[in-house]
Amino acid sequence: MPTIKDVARLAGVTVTTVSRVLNNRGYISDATRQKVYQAMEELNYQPNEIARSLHRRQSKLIGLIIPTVSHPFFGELAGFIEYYAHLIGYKVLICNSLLDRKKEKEYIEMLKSNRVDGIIMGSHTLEVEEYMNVNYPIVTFDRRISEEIPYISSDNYGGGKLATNLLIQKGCKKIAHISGNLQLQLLANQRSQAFIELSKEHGVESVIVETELNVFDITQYETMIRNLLEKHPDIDGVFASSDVMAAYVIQICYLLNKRIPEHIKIVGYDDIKLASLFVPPLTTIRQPIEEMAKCAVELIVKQVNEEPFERENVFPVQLMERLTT
Amino acid sequence: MPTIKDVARLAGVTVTTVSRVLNNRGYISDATRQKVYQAMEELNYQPNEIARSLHRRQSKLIGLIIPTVSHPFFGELAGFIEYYAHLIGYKVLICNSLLDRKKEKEYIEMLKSNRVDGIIMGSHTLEVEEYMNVNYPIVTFDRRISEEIPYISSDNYGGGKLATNLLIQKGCKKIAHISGNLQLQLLANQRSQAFIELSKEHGVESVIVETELNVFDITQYETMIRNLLEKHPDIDGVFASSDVMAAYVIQICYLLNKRIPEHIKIVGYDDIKLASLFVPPLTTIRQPIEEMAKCAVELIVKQVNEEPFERENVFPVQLMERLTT
DNA sequence: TTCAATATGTCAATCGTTTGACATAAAAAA
DNA sequence: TTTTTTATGTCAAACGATTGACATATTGAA
Repeated sequence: MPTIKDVARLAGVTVTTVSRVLNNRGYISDATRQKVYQAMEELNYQPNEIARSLHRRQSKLIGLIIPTVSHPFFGELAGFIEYYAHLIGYKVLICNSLLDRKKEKEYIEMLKSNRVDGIIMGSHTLEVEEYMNVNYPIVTFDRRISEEIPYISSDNYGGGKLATNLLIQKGCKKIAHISGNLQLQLLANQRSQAFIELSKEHGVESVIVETELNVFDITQYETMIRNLLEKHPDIDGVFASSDVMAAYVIQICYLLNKRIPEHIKIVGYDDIKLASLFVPPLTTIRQPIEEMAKCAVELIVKQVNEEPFERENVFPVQLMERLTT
Repeated sequence: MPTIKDVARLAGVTVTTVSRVLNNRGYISDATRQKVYQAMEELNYQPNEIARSLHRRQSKLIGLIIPTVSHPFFGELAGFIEYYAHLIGYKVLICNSLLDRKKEKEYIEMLKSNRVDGIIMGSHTLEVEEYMNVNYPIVTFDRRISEEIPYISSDNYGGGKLATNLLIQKGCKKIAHISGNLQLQLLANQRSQAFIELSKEHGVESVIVETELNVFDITQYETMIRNLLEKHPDIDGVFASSDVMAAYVIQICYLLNKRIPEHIKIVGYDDIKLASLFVPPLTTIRQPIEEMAKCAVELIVKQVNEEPFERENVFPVQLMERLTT
């Protein structure tokens, strides 16, 4: 690979001059500028970003740790994060923790070793203290870690409220909630909170099932939901904590010959792209994924530039009523 | 951030010694090793991977260019690629081209500038020559570029054949195929080829509609499929070139009150995780995504290490018969 | 005692780029 | 003509690590 020296030699100038045209600093005549460009062209020269990063002590990299990019919600989130990062010259290193503590820790170390400019954490299996030691520009999704670390979330409580209220208002008598893992102290737990409070408040019978830590074991989802619906055949409303879980519910209702929304109503959470393509199209609570992603990138950049930033970034949700309710 | 010098100073040794324990080279007594580890611990030292990369002229980075990670197929692919890359100490830079020629070109340049060790291309909007100039370890998904560049694909022709045959064998009289964009010279076009040949061979009436380049405009998909089914109400079988497209078909059939599989049968392609959760569960052609991802990573590594590798990596597909046929 | 193995140090170059300090020369402006 | 501006060059340090060549000292074994 050609270096700046090769370019200088070919253009008949010094590396200082080449660097000057490369970085638009100091005086440069059009003639030399052209010579230099031509030499770069001829050699197919690409400045070595690694060397640049080393020197300016900035990698223009953002680390993204999520459970897995193959989960539709995180896939969409990652897509938008990369989009907005790219707009301002940042690159994204992607890390799938699979909600494995060891992996998550490893990834944090790895990202620090690689001197990423900031870390966006969408996976949280570790204790608060472990994150506090990270001592790095961080943005968190759905988890409050400390007074300094900014976080992003949707209005989880509001979302839970919208979903639960809808089921009750539509006349459900016994409603179920399928929550994420409640041990991970996520703000998403507020969805469950809202569910519990509202169902109690309205005197509606309710059950909650909690998913295991390993969210990606398909068969487990299935048996869990199946058990739930078979044990409580009178459930006529389900609030699932994600659209993917809602898909499982729809599927199992279909297999159990429960008609949606006549026999049972279903509300999801996230509003992933495919939600509107389910049959029937899924009623769900929309998180503004794109705006949240944009915000995450901005929060990293602001920290890098030492600009002031908001610590709490809670985004409004929206009820997308479709045909499962 | 502490450097190797700080560690050396604190441990009371030279940087050479620290480097020796860091890289396990030469003679080191247990005592010094411990001192050094302790100093690293105390300073919370992380070797600067950027400096290391610069020196060894290897970034341990793989660039991944795909249309978008938010598409379920590519999300799953990306997830596995990152998984296998991580296993052998590689990191993944994701790039969503959105099938935009300019972006794709930019990303290739960017990845080269960042001296990634190899590029996995799952997005192909450029001409063959443009890739030939890349002159870099590359692996390609679903596209044959030159004699040197290895590619990975599923047995597209076989898959198209399985899908079409199934529809015909199930008694469909008029079948439709929704293809990807045929201008991009992808191997996926062989799915359409198979469809055309088999329907002709069996004397079954057939229509093909082709999606536009911008695969991510939702409304466009919808109107296209709607038009197809309204213009040809006698279509009783559809082979969609991806599961996501199949989801649209199912959805529209649902809206048009066409019963699946009684009135119309549907076959998808990919077997994304959600496919089995569709209602009805989608019959589809399974690509072995995980194996393909693993292969992609291996092909990069082999090129980096200058080991011999296969140029053609065509993976068998499998008919997953579920309830839409 | 002598030799080899073990353990550490010294020094400096290297990876590719940026940048500051300073020198010099030509062109343009006063 | 003199001064200022513009254009380029020279040189060397710095970013943070690795590594090779070589020196020196301490062990332990032969």
